[in-house]
Amino acid sequence: MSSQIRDQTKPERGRPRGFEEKTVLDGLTDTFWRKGFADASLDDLSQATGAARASLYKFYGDKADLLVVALDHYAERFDLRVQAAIAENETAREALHQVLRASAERLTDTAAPPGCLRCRTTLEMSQVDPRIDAAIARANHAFTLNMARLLAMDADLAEPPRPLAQHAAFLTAIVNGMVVSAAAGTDRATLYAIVDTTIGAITTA
Amino acid sequence: MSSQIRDQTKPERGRPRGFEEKTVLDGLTDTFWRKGFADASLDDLSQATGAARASLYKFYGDKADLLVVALDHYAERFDLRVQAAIAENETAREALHQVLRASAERLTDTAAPPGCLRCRTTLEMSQVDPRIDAAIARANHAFTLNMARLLAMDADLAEPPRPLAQHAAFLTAIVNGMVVSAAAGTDRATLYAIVDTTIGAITTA
DNA sequence: CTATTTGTGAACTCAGCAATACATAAATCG
DNA sequence: CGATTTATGTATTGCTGAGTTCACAAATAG
Repeated sequence: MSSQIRDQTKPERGRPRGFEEKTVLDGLTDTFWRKGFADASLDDLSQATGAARASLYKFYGDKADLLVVALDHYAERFDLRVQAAIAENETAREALHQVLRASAERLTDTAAPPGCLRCRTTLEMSQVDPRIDAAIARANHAFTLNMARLLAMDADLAEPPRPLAQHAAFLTAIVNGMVVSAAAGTDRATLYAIVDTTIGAITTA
Repeated sequence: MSSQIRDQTKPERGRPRGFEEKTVLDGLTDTFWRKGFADASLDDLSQATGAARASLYKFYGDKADLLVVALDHYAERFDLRVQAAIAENETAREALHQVLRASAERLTDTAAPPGCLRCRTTLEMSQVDPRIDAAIARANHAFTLNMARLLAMDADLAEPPRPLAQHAAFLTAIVNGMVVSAAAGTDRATLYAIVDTTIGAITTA
């Protein structure tokens, strides 16, 4: 099933592993993010993770399983960013501003992988493999839930149940769209303007 | 360079073609749309277009050229829909509503190919081939230009030069985002609500 | 009818890749 | 040390696909 990572507090029998789990997770995520599922070969993944091909199969499963691991890891990292924004800001507007502007910045950072693993995988891999479909659903559901958590910081934005869910869906859509627009060449200033329009639409509506 | 389609008004020498150009364009578009570049084989494309593999190479070029043809055709079809919306409506708000709701409907129509060829190709194929990059840029630029044309129907939405360009970019982003959201499972009613929020944001800001 | 032009179908080449099998390396245990 | 356990590196298998080649099909021109 899921990766079988043994307890490493005490020394164990057998040959020790030549990879670290964090490196594997980051390597899988980065490689699928940059290349997509079809163009990421197992050699690419092995090199990026520092784990031998045989080890990837043994501990994580086949290529589809590796994508699932990467997507889950990617979504988890976003969870942490949202949790930080909630902790660091007083209002929903401020926290949203921080998260959306950070996305705009990353999407126009030439050093970062372009686009978004979640969006790319959603468009590219829906209806291909049930395991991947489940991971896509998890990642997108978690994203919208994070948007809802940000909105829920302010009581006046969180009139349950309708408006909050609708606003969360709207925010999800605009971030998804900024991903595509950025990949199409939209510059950072324009993305900032989109963020401002978006937050204005949420907080006045 | 571009496809060399001979004049067919008069009978010509040689064996006649076994395919029609419109069928080729629609077949290429539909196949790349459903399968993406990597997973659409030349056998798939040949079958969908009714043109032999050798004919595809002879008249259109290699696989990347075929994707360019499909993307251009896809963008052109959207141009026509926008032109129709402009002709059939009095105000920008009404025309936008028609175009965006039609997108929401198509994105949740199980009979239609899921997603959007332009968005998928933008995320999937950027920085792979210069010919494809050029076609991606054309398609996305044309899309935003169409949004600007819709906005320009009302003088009060078209205060040049800043707001119109920014609003067009915002509209482009929200449609791009609806594509991803729909692929992730967002239902039609929610997409409609996103459309309403979007048009509200444009016309009050 | 013969030559010429043009499009087609099928076979071939060459490469890349996912997945597996298995021998070997590297550690601990007794 | 010798046995055992665990991870790795490599070779192999089997498949798929892009792009090309070429003989043949199907039309017209003279």
